[in-house]
Amino acid sequence: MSLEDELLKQRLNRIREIEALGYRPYGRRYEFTSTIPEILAEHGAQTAEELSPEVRLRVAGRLMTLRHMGKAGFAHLQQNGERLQIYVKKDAVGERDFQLFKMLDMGDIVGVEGYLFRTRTGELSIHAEKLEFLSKTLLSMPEKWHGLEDVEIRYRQRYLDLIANPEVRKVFVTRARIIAVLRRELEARGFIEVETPMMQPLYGGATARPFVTHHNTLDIDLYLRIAPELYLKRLIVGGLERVYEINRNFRNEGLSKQHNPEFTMLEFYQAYTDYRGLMDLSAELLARVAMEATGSGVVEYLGHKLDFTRIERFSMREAVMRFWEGEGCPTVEDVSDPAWLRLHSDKATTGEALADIFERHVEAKLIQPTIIFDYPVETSPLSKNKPEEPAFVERFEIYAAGMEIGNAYTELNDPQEQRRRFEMQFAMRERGDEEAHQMDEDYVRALAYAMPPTGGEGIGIDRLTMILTGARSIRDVILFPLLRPEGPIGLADQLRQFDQP
RNA sequence: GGGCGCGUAGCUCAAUUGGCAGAGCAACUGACUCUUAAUCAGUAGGUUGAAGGUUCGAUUCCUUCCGCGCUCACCA
Repeated sequence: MSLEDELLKQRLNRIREIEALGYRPYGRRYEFTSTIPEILAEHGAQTAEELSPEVRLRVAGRLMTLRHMGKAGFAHLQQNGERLQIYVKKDAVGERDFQLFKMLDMGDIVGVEGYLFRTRTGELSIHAEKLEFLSKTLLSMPEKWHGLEDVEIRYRQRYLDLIANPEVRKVFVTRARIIAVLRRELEARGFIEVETPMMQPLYGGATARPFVTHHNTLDIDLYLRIAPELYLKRLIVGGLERVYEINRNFRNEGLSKQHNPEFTMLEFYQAYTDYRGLMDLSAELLARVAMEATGSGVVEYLGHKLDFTRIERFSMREAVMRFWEGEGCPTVEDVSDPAWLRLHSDKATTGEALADIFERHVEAKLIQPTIIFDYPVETSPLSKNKPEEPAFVERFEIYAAGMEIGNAYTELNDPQEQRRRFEMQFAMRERGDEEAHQMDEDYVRALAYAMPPTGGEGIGIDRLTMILTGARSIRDVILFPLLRPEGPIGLADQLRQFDQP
């Protein structure tokens, strides 16, 4: 019999022993008086004297350490990522509860009733007077002081990661707070949250390859959305003048430290503003989110201090000049000169060449939060042209730590121009660009009912969370990142082998 | 998809030039009524990711496959 089988058998035997003592191996409702973090917050600084008269409590949690000493013992209970020690003395809990205590395994979930005290070494602890058994672990916990380090297990079995690595819990608590702050700030500005289709007959709003699925009854293929954009703007047409959506987008692309096939995007649209208005709003939102998520508008990320309180702004052409490194730094004339652009990129048009040069020479250097504005029209099929410079559009992206975290523009609301853009995209598609936009005729029809001038923006929640939590990989901010399927686990077979009616 | 690297006990990791697979934690037995990486004495635990090859002998060298990581390409 393998070690794993023996361990499982021991634990299953122990369930019967626990039952024989008169406890349920999988307990019921347990009324605790406060959570462990609450107890630590309230009493963590109190001296032994201040803990009298007795503070009586009922707490529940997972057993994370266990130290037996004959007729007494210590253990730590963990709840909501924090630990409180319990002291179990035979004289205090009685014969039956002490028998139970001796049977406990690390990872078991128990309830403890008793009073707070300080041990000889000063640690706040509960002097147990009554134990309740709440749930049995059959598998052993990760190693106690290295924690769980195997990256694959951390992602596949995130529950173990969350039990063993308290900082992981903090990342996801921060992620939740980031989203909550964004919702609150947008609501405060009159935005309403909406939900638009994830399954779409046409995909659009971004350049990416989609996932395809199928609806049986209608017998049609549908695409998992690559962006909600075109639906949100239909709502602007309909008079929902400030809308936002925080939800998943799906892009059938490669995986990397900055890319997961499903990722969370905030998109918001505001009627009667433009990209300048959104720059100001973005700066306010980001500063506020950074402050509330980390306690400061200046955030440390992988050795850099990122200042979200003053976000610099450059046009794409300025950025190419400013961040160019090495020989041949371009001049103002160069960055607008088709010959110079063609010389430094093999892209088909001057606009695509500029964007290409920007991506290769500048993007990775944008460590400080930075807004880059005025994009070439070729790369922006849904943005409005700059009136004085029709080859460019009123668009900006937000960069931080070398990553693109936001994208915004003055929305194109001229249906005739939108039709031309779709047809231009179609031509790019004919030339082999699989990611070029499809024609969405209903969207053109919506614009034909008149959409107010509008600014729209998307912010990548995962990447923003990476920066605000110090995560190197997008997988560290997504609870269950996409991995290859694991294959047979074998636990069901093991359990069946030891199942006794 | 390409390149590089990793995979050893439940967990974290060793193993010299190719020469008897090991430690700590976890587990099990026992001692211990203020410990906290508790301590002390003892016990058990391995298809070295999988399959094949070279060799007297493979954790070690070779091939293929599986999984993961890094990186490049693509993308946000």
